[in-house]
Amino acid sequence: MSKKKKRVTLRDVARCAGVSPTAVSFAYNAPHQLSRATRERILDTAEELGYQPHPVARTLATGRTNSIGLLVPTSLNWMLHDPLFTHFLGEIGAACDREEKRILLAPVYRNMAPQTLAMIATDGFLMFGIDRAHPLTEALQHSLRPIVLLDSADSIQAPTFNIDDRGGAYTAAQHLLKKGHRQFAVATMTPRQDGVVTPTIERRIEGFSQAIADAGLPPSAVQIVHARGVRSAGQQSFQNIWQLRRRPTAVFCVSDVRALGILSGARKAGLSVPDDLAIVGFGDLPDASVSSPPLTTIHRDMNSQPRLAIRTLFQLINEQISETDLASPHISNTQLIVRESS
Amino acid sequence: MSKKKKRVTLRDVARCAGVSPTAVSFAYNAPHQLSRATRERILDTAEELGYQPHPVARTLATGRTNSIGLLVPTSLNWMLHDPLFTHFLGEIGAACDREEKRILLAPVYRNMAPQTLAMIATDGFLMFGIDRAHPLTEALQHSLRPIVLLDSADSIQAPTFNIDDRGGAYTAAQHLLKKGHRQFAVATMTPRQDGVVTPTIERRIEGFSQAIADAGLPPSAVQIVHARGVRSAGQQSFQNIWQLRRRPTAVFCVSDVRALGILSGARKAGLSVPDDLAIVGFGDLPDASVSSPPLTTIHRDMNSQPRLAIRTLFQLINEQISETDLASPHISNTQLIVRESS
DNA sequence: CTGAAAGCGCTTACAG
DNA sequence: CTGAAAGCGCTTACAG
Repeated sequence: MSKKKKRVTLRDVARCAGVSPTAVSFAYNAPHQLSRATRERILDTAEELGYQPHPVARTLATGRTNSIGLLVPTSLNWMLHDPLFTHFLGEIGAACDREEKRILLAPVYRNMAPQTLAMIATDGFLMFGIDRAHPLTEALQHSLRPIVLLDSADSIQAPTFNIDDRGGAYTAAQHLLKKGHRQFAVATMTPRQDGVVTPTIERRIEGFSQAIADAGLPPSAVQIVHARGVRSAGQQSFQNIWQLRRRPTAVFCVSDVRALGILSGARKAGLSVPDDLAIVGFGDLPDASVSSPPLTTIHRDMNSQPRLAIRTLFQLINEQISETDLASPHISNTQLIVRESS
Repeated sequence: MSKKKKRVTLRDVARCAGVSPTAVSFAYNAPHQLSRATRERILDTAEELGYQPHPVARTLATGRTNSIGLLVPTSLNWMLHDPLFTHFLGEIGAACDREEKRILLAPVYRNMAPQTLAMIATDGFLMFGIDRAHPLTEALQHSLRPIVLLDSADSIQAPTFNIDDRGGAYTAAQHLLKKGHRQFAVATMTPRQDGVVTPTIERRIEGFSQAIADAGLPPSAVQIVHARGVRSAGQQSFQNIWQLRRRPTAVFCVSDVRALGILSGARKAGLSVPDDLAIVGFGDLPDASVSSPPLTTIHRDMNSQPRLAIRTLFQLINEQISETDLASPHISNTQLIVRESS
């Protein structure tokens, strides 16, 4: 009940059991080093005294926290609305369960002091969506602990697991070109004040635009349309697209949630998709295949990337591999899935 | 780059700067205790050497980890599909942001050794949905750190924040009785092997059944219908209900997600809701108001409960209040929201 | 304003 | 099989 009572230490147990502190430690960490009798006597007195090993002291002595830090680029609240993030979190959770590691969630806002990273007690870090302009990128390099990046800038000096955003978007454009489209919108999120955009989104837009350029069309063939919300902003996003002076016949969305929002916006406005407006998403979320009409999109394997990343992090922590083995980013394939929205 | 280089310690900085370790510590933790010149010299050498304070050592010395443990009763993956949990997680995240605390996620499976709890380095714990039969309940009492419970058994000796599950369900039953219904189904999750059920669900079923009994109806007026999935199992759940020998005219669902699943199952089967089957949910998720027809449900404030719980935990950690101030569970009100599904 | 010293509670070679 | 001793890297009265 009372949490004020003094903590029982290993030393207390040793004294009561009439053994050395070493023996008590062995009872937990190297049981076979002790005679059965001694071990049991120790464990019994420990239980009797209500001894609980102090995890922090153990960590200081061993150098292991048995936790990894999951650094998220914005508030947790915001991240939890991103189906990709929650999926990744679930995958990472499963991997940590198996390894008996814990996940420490830490948002890293842009205005946070770089040394904050050093104050987080974990064996390593997994970081989601960090761009090359992020104030933390430098701190990352100086970190004494391994860091693995997911969906981040490909120019950062750290093991990185990305997907082929450029190639996927390029394929999406080719698909639409082949269907005869010549005037496009790209639906994306409103960039931050400083003009920075999620690295994945940046690459997708680049890839799409590149394909259009490679097809010999002028830059004006692609109009970028911003919107604030994601899920909620479907109606508004659609309107913004539909009211463009040069009205596009096809829209490429930087994510499936955005595409689904615009799809429903378009249908509420009485349009026929894809006849009036073709829509292509990115990500191939489960919802993408059950919308009406089902969404043409760029498929990515949602499992292999986070699994690979977390496994790599564990290997780095255990020093089974070294960072120099991972100099260039690992890039997972993407694949065009043609459904009925295009 | 190389993470193998020896760690720079506070002692190293002290030596290089020609001061005592105390002074270096002060430079970070009590800057005004140092002359400006000394402080700056220390900070400069620290930066030059690439010194990073060791968070674990600091924790051992101060007794503060600046993190709280969020103990989840099943796999993270499973929890992330529960909109209530993700919402709570977002709220808790926001509170932790403000206090500069981190969240450590730790699933506590039923088969886990009780001492595992002691091995998790946090300043306190927040625990979600723990039932009185949970093997951890005893370990919770012996914990040296504060623990706050959410949506848990009301018989556990720890500060608890629940909602009025019984009362809410009771009201739901009264509502249906008033509408003239006499034969009911209760749709709930399949209990575990050992018969244990989520505490909230248990209370909701009790409350509902109690109201039916108080109305003078026989126990046979309420038929419990189990289903495995939640979101996905709508169709199947509906079939199970519809195929009961004594077919109910109304179904009370222990959660909104379940209710929405059954609602869509019923409509796919060509039924009219509420004429053929009345449906009442529990929770009043955002989705409940936009289904067709909109769902009659029991409203709960999704924000106040987690906010109160986390604030209380912080107060316990800071010893601003004591556990004895929180002997009996805090119970938030619920409220019947009549929409068109009943 | 600054320093010497004890302490936080464990682990782990090392020696026997 | 068991113990004495040093060490993990910091903080914080205490004394000056």
